[in-house]
Amino acid sequence: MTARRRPTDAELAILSVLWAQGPSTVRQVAEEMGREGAYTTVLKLLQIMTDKGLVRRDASARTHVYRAARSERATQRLLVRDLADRAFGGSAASLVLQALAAKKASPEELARIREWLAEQEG
Amino acid sequence: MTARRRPTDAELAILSVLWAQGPSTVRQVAEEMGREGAYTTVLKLLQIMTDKGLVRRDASARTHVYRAARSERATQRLLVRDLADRAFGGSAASLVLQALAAKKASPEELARIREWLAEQEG
DNA sequence: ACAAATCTACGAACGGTTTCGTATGATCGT
DNA sequence: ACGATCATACGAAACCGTTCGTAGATTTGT
Repeated sequence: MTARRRPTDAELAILSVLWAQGPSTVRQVAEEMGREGAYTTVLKLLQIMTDKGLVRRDASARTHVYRAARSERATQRLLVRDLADRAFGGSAASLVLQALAAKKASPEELARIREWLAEQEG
Repeated sequence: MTARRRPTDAELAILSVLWAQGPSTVRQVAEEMGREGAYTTVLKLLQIMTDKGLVRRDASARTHVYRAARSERATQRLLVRDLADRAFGGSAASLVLQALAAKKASPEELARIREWLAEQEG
């Protein structure tokens, strides 16, 4: 196994809510997404995600509580690596340069990048 | 219009070949991808991509020649922005930091990043 | 106790992506 | 001229992601 695939768009949207809010019910997720009308859609998605192992479900109470199975950081890494593979010839550094070109960074971010540079030289 | 969607996985794989090799025939693309057996699949994809405007086709000769409609850089930017929106709360800088953590860079890439840093400080 | 509200489960439909088989026409080698 | 080869076109199947309707069970409020 461990043939880990990236989450789909809808799945990622749900994961974002779970990361931001912590363990949540279907209703809480749907509300936060502004999809109250699509309650069963969110439910179905969460059921599928449970099957896929993307979320874990606490079914001890009648109203189930879901939480993300993997951390936001780990998932972000997966996605970055995936994008690097698909569109940057496998080079995350090349992806970084492209992202840098597109954006001005805050002083704090600059500092972080400087730190990282120093580490790389060591 | 201009509701630009990101290329699908198969489309991106084909675009990668076109960017690397320049204008190519179906056969050249299929060979480079190691999909010689799936010739008509590649053909069909290229036809669809032509309809979508992802590639341009020179049909003046019997054997058509395809080229990417958008540059690799422009597409990479689109994809980075898309990923930033979907998984990094819209922050490209945050994506950068995550990418840095995931990967070691070549000396050349390090130099580029240093350059960029210098620019940001100026 | 009963009706309304709330929850999970699940099937089915829809749209988009990807693959492949086949039809048809042009070109090449002999 | 003719068969083999190579090209495009296109339909249809297989698959996946997403949405929604409905059923059935549980809880809540009166």
